[in-house]
Amino acid sequence: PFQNIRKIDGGNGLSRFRLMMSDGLHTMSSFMLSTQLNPMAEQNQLASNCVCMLKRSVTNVLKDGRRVVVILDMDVIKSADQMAGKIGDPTPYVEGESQSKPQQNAAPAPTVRPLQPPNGSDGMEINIKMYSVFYYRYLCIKTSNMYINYKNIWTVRARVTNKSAIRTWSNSRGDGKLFSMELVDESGEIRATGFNNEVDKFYSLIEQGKVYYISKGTLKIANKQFSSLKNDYEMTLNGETTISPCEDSHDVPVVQCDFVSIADLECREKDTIVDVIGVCKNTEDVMRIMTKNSREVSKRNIQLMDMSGRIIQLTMWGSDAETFDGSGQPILAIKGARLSDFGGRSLSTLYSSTVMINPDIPEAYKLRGWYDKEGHAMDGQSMTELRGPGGGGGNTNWKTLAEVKNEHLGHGDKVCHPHIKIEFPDFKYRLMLSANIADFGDNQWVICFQDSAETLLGQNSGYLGQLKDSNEPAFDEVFQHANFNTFVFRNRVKLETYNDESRIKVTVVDAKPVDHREYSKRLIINIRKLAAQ
DNA sequence: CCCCCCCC
Repeated sequence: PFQNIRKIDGGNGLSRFRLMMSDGLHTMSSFMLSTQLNPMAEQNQLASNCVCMLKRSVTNVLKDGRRVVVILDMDVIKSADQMAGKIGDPTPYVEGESQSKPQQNAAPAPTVRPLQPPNGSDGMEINIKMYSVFYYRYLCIKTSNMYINYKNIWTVRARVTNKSAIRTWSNSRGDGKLFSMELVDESGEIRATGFNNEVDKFYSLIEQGKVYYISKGTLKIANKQFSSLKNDYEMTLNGETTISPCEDSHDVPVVQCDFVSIADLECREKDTIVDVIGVCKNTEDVMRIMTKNSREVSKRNIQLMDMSGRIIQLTMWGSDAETFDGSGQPILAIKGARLSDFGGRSLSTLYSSTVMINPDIPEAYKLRGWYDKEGHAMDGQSMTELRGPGGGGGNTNWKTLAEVKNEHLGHGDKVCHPHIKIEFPDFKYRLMLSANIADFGDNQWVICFQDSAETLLGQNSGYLGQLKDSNEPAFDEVFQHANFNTFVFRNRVKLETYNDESRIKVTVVDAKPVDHREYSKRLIINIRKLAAQ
């Protein structure tokens, strides 16, 4: 169909573009551009009278019978300056009035497939797609009445592509339990969360991979920090929500990924959540590690490579790590992995990540073909600089011992320390100690000099210096022994700015053993103060 | 109303 843009409206907060289109015979102004096509409008590709081809759209019927066509995919096939104004003399399209035979040379009218309202008892429910949900939101900005009419009157038919475990929380605002799931239909994706009663009601009903009709729920603005889903909203299941399985569901997409090439991860911001697909080029053994909260967890590192020829390390956790089998170098697609700056660039799965092994998607077949044909012979360049054993990053600067000598590595500006102890027999050892101290609420890195360092370590500097030279394990033992002892610290705090970054620097002025008598007195005074309030 | 996401 031809298109003729007449009008563009911006929504509130998120921009929504509304277009008037013409097929040469009629105009219709209720076309909505789906948000992923916003750049077309923002970059002025949609100038009046340009000709567009609608490749994918969904049509929804509002309660009052008006149609809204949501454009999901569209190409500009002739720009406005290639056109001599508008085509024909189109008149506004009125429902049921356009049964006249099509004119020659005129493109067919846009196909509209109204969705039939189900025979619901109250006649209130209509089937609409996700984008229409947002269209109602958009309307509510204009007229609150409409919002009241339309709110909670929607049904989505969507596939559950990811379902979380049930999690409990407890904080100052209360406690409870929740689960969340990710939903996909032909128009997009959205996250839905159920709390407490809704967990009991729906959790066991929902099966990952299956399709459901979900009616009524609360929509709210999504916090992008916690989700990679391409949607500005998310859904909360509420007391009004109904969920029922949909049996005939082959037409509902399986999963929607927006894969970022591994090479492009270089310039992405740390902590962003991305979808990545790659060949598992190398698999490390699973290992058990202890978290900072003294929880034991399994982890496994693998190296992923894609057609950019770059490799990145992915860390998987828990059962994903335990059950993963890297033999045969499978294709891995991860929806919602977190980009970290460890080792330069690396990836980690989250609780919310979907890990797909040899997924049945075109990108996976393409990658498999490429890898089997040529990729397997490539070394590849790693984005993750790995240290220590097991590292094998592609850009490790390998040297033989002879090369290190012959190339005079390290002979540049860096000066080796002279042998002070030979040259100055009467020297004194001084201490500079970096330590992490913690109270009940927080912790802080501090720097200690001679006296306070000796107090913390429980040894004088001269003895420690000798020990370092004569018995290194015993020297190390002193530092281990110093951990988890309690002192009263008097500190100096100063804001320091380095490379445009400000941080407080804390220097210990003195550290004393705890005088429990004094400390108890202070506690009693504090308790009295609190009791008097 | 959650938002924990681990280790080097």
